[in-house]
Amino acid sequence: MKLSATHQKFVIHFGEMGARWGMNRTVGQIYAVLFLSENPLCADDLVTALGVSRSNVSMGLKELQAWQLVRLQHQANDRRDFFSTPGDLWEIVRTLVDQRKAREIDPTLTILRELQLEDDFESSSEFAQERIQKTTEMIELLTQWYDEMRVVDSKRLEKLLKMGAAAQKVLDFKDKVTGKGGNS
Amino acid sequence: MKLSATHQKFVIHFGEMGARWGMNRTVGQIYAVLFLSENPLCADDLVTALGVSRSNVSMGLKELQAWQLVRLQHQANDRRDFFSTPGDLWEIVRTLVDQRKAREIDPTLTILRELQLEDDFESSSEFAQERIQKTTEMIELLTQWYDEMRVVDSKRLEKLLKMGAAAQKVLDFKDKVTGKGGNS
DNA sequence: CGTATATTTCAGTAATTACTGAAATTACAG
DNA sequence: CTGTAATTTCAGTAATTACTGAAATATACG
Repeated sequence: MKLSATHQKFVIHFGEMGARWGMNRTVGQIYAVLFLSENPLCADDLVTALGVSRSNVSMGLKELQAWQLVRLQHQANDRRDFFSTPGDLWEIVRTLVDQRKAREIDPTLTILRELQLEDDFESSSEFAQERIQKTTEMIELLTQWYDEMRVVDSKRLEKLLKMGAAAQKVLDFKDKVTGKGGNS
Repeated sequence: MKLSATHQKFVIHFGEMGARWGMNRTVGQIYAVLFLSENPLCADDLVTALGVSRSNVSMGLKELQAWQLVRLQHQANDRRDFFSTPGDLWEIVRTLVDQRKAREIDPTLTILRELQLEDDFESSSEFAQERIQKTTEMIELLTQWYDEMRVVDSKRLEKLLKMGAAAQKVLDFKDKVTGKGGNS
């Protein structure tokens, strides 16, 4: 489990990125090593690949499992735990977005809704009330959109993304026909 | 600048969220106070609202300016700096995504492209090479899509989001007509 | 200029987060 | 059961990040 120069750079970069994504450097690096490995790896493989303590790897793997970003599996006649990442990149993105949504967006939506139900909400300024309400609506719209998109299968999702601009042209056309102005 | 109970909760929540988004608690809280305020506020308003040091507010505001999330402006006969947040929520989301893209996605794309150009790239496993290449392609597709979407004005963007599922139906229809299978 | 007010910088410290090694626990083969 | 290998837990420590107060710098006005 010695890493090539390419591997090294990839791993270091994802370590830095992992730190920005609510994990930490080691977690990001563990993920990067698993991501580039064709075969599932065990904890000691990661210890030698990254040069961190066994316990650190253990905690990192636990966190990656909590994020559902790695899969635990076993091999015949071996009682060690082996880990791998999904092969479908879109599945990975979906998991990442799901998790961040669950950790950041959903709690925010909960708080915003609670605020609006509380007695003293009315005693806030009109301005603040409206901002809170509009923010709630926007987040609801975005999450609804995402909930629709997340069930689209990978091939089709790629098509939809490529359609991006084309979809807007449908609206342009509809506006023209119905006589509604193009710009708000 | 004393905050109501609703304000308090909102501010505390965005402090916690700010910490997850590469800022820190104080930065998130400063932003939350500005976001709910109808009028621009000066640094000392934020000091009293949040009970943190003047220098902390100064640093927080500087970071928010680096993120382009707040706007500095002046008032007549007052040489203090006043700050406010944009009124259009979609503009705020756009700024947030732009910034995170610039800080996370773009550098990642740069690294991935560099890796593929380097001499020893070929000496990585076929598997790793392909993963790196596919990852690059996916990120490119996503950023292209976003680049198209980010210039759509707010009203229209809402329409497009609501279209989400409808857009897929266009593909369903096309597949049916052209005889291509629905699932990949 | 000089003075008053506003803002920034920065060294020191506080608080938080990450990591390690040793001990405890779990899982299983004999 | 007993012994061995694998994993987890956790208290202590290292490293990082956030915050403060004091000093320095900048800005505007007479």
